[in-house]
Amino acid sequence: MENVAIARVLAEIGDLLEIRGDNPFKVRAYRNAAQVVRDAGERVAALSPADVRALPGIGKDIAARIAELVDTGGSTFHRELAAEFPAGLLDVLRLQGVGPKTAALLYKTLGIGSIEDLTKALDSGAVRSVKGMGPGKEASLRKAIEDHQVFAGRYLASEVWQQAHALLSHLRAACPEATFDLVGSLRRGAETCGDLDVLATNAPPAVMDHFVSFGRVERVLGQGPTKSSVRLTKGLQADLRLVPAESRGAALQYFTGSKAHNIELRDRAVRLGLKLNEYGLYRLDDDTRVAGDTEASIYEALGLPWLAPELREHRGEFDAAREGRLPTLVERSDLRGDLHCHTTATDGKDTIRAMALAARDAGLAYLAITDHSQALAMANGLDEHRALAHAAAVRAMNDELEGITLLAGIECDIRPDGRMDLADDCLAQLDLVVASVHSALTQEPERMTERVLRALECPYVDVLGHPTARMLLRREATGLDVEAVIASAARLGVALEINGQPHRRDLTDAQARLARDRGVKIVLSSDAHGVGGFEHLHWATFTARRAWLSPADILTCLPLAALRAALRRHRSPS
DNA sequence: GCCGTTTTCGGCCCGACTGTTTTCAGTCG
Repeated sequence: MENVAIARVLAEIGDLLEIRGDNPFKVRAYRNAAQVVRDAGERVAALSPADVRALPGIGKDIAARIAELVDTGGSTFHRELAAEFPAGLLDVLRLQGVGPKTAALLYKTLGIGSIEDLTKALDSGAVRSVKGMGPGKEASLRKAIEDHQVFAGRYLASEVWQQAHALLSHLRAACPEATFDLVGSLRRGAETCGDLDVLATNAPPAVMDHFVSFGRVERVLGQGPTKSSVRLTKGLQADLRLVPAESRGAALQYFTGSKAHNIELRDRAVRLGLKLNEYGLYRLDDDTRVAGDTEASIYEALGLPWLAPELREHRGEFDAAREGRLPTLVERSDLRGDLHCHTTATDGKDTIRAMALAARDAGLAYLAITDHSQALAMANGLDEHRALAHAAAVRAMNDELEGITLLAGIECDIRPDGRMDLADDCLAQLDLVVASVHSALTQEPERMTERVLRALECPYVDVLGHPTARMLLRREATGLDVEAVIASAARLGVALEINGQPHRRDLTDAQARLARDRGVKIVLSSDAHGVGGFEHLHWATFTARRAWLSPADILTCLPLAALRAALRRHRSPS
């Protein structure tokens, strides 16, 4: 059983307990545990009972639930809870503005057990008859149902980034003296965002009017003097918070999250006799303000160094800070090269030369041209003959270029049986081989794992590209046993890619962190299919930082000569 | 249900906005 599947059951137990009106801290315990399991780099199902028990937030009871899940594929407790309520009630709970109290009230008074039931009850006027439900609540329920049908609820970070910058331009034009900061999951470099959070300081009260009058606002969800929410076109929710200038640091900290990080931080404040909110850090006894102008001042007052937003996921950053082993995180400017891009030879939009110049403009010193191999016929993939001719063209281009060096590589398909798509003697003549899976993605997990492990045995494979082949919000990862692949890559000296295409981000942060911990080198790649594609390296960098990676963990931070020597094909066999 | 440099019992983060309320509960982030 995969971590996401375990996490889903634990989270659902939390939801069901909440509807039942159980102890809210118990609810939180299950949700915490779900998050911890989801974020675990290793397969929790493969851990020993003691190791499961050692995960933070997982005690005796939840460890037993997990053990039952792993052993039997189900949970008695979960089944018993689920039997108390109609399955569709959880959908009702997830509607905007509906919490456990409302869901339970609707169920108990009107027998509403699904969104369909709720729609009928709204139409018949039954909802209005319930005490505590007025016309306003009725209207908000209708809107929530409408939204639920239209919007899946998560957005690719790159899309949110675009919306964010359009919004910031609008706000900055309206309030030039004010400061606006992007906060929330976008600042933490997450893969997807549920909403867009913006912080304003030094802004006049009218900033809220400017915010709700932004051209892309579809509906105003709420407007107050310090907090407003709107729904933008395409459904994305945006929130603006206004705080006094002296609270900017506190508010940055507070609204950047993550929630789990903040809870721990505030708990830490309380233990020190302090109170932390979005306005500052205060002494509990006399309300004296201790810090808040800057984020660093708050962390410092709590005995911590400033923590990069990407680390604020409550995945060990507090322990690491205490023990003085926080990583020096990689930055985009540390990247010296890119080992994965495409040209017009296959499905890229631009020529070898154009890609080279764009890479140089992006601050890179080397670029591997890695067009597709023949199996990807749709993309006009290269056979051995064309691959070698293309390599010759790439190498010839080096004579014309200054300031950047091209490597002649290939993104070679891993066939369904694990054989490479091109012959060994062809692969041997190239500077670099990225091996990737593009087809037969629905293979059984065992078969997929055998397939990739076999490919890694090919001595000319230097990098495994987008290892899990997932597409964010579109396609689940393959059933690949990532831990097995990491073990094999470590043994053979194959590097694993963090693909920076915004819908890939593959490996994930947790997987990349585990790979590094197991001695595998990481490559950050753009997988650019055009001159604009080198922007993807920003997303790869976000994932690497969320994986706690330093430049020393990343091959593409090496200068060219060292990079060449570090490739698997040039390493002495161990 | 979890957890402990003050704790193995008694805590568990904090504030803004909405709707239906005459002083607050529910929801959200």
